[in-house]
Amino acid sequence: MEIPPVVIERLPLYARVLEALAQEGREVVSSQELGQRLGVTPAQIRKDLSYFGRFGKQGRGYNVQTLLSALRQILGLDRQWRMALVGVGRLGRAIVQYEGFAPQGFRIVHAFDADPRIVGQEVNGLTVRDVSELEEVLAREPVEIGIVAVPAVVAQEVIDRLVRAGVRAILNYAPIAARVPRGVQIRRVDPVLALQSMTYYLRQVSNAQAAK
Amino acid sequence: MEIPPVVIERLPLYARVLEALAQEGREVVSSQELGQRLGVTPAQIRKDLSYFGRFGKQGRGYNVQTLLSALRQILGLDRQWRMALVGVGRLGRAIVQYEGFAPQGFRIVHAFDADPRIVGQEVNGLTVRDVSELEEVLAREPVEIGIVAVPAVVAQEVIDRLVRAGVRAILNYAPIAARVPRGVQIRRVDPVLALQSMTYYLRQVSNAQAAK
DNA sequence: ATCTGTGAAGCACTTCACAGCG
DNA sequence: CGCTGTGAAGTGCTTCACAGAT
Repeated sequence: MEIPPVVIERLPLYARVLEALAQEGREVVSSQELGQRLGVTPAQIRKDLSYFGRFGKQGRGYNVQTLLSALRQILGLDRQWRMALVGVGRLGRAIVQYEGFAPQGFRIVHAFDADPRIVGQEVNGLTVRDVSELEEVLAREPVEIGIVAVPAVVAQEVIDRLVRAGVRAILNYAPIAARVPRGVQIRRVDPVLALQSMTYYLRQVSNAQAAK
Repeated sequence: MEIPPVVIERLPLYARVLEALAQEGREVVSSQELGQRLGVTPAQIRKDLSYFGRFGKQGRGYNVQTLLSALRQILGLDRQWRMALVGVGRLGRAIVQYEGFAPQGFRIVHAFDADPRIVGQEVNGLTVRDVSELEEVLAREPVEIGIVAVPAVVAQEVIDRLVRAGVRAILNYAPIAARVPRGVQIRRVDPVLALQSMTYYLRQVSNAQAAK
């Protein structure tokens, strides 16, 4: 069965709330309550989960631990993922030092940069290598995921090289609409785009007020 | 006319590519070429733009400058937006120092933190204030947008305070599904969620190979 | 000859509403 | 009686396909 991409995007949210509930010691939760916590309709949660099986008990709801384990397994969060970072400038450095990846099983194991002043530096216990060694290093010690934090002009080229080196998923911090072959996953992290779509609605408000 | 939210989310992308084309000195561009650069169908671009007017010339395409100006005006990018950052830890510091906001007209004018060791520090020419002064400062010097980079446990509370202080748009870096009242815009910047939805597809590949 | 703008068709996602189980 | 799981209905978004402008 082909599962709608939007469903896959919501599962990590569900998992996150279930983790919080588990920590609170809750054993059971209804789609109603999950929905309330997430701002999603209960029907949507039930439908989403139904793509993967029957996890609930009628009249009761879902066992928090059971559902959490199921989601973690479905999403592949029950294992470690290795990542290679390309671009260790200001942004890249912040990414290496970000404490949010490791507890979720995502580990940066290589860091590359093109700037000779940065190559050789140690960042958070990781030695920055020259980006020219990318293919060689990834052949020896492969990773599943690439993180791109290089300037826009070279981002597409870096992404192409990562893909050719066998990386099947890319987290792209560069402000470009990168193209990847079918079968390769890519996600954009782009706060400026987020801001620019919000201002549309802010503008509307100003206009409505001006029209009064 | 009510414009589909997905359309609004794509407009900043169009604007970005048009900026690049303008810099290359291109005068005219077709929906076909725009689509190619963005990985979007030409029909979608034409349909999206048609919500706002008729910007193209049949047989020719779109004038790059004219369309760019129109989009900037529609999105409200033809003005400055003031932002307040809450949370000046490692992540917050990286946000203040990020050079990508200013050239797009987004300026951080206040920074708040709760940690007395951080309050009073100067970061990128900005003095960090105590978060208890948030309401007071925003009443005196309002901002349109709030940026939240605080720990998950306090994020919802901070967002509520920002909204009560008149902020109509929030960029949320905290890993929670925050709730805001109708009419307030919110966008999540959450690399971990992005990673966790990609691993679903990576897992599929491993499984397919294992099944051989 | 080329490329836009747009109704209409098609597809994807969400919500409804209720049978059925605990 | 409460809450799940799910076909069916409803909604929203995308793509088609072509008339019409240059």
